[in-house]
Amino acid sequence: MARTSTTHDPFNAVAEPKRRRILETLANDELTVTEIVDSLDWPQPMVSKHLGVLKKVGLVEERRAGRQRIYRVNAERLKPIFDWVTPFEHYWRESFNRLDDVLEELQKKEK
Amino acid sequence: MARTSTTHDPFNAVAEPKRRRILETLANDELTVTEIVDSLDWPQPMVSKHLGVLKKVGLVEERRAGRQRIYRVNAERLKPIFDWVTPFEHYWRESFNRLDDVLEELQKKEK
DNA sequence: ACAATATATGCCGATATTGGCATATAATCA
DNA sequence: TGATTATATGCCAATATCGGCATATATTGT
Repeated sequence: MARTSTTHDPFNAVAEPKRRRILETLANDELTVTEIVDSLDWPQPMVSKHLGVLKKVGLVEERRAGRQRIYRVNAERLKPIFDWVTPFEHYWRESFNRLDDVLEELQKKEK
Repeated sequence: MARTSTTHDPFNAVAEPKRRRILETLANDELTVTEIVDSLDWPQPMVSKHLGVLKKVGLVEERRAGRQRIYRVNAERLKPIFDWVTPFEHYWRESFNRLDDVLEELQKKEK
């Protein structure tokens, strides 16, 4: 057998750097395919294909306006990733705090 | 050309559900390969291979003890994922808050 | 030295993925 | 209707991935 899961869930969709880049580009405004192409300077079919994956996963939504398609990010679909990674946050946050404590202590001693 | 990036960065490593599962298993304790195998009930080579990927990416670290290898999670390597996804958090959180506001308002009116 | 335990590796087959190019489809305009 | 613009699709080649099985390596114990 081969790979179990494919590009059909948010984790996989976002594993591809170019798709992350597209989502970043869409974070503020909704944009036309051509606007994304111009902004990123990638071949149009490449952008369309990645948008297709993102749409299938639900990370972007598409609105039609004449012959244009306007894409916007659907950030709620990123929540599973946020929810998965957040429980690990305390690991680096704690060590950060510990470092802060050490630094604080050093400053006190200097005085 | 083919796929650009492989299983050499945290995003890709974590895109595979089985690897997420391993990281969850290691979240609390450091564990032996055999302990992971027993806990997940997966074939041992499968576990070792996924651990290999996680180790290459730096998401786990390995300590030797006799003929055993004890793995522990290195959660700081998850920080890039956290940092990437966090800026999108306000999207779903805002709508949540808006809902809260509405509910709060409704309760006030009831009084 | 030999057996047993713990773990990693190598090879294979099946398949998914990505980029590139050409082309199809759809919508607007002259 | 025919041309032009906007976007999606199809096909191909190259390659990476995953699981499964057998096997190698390393360490310990007898």
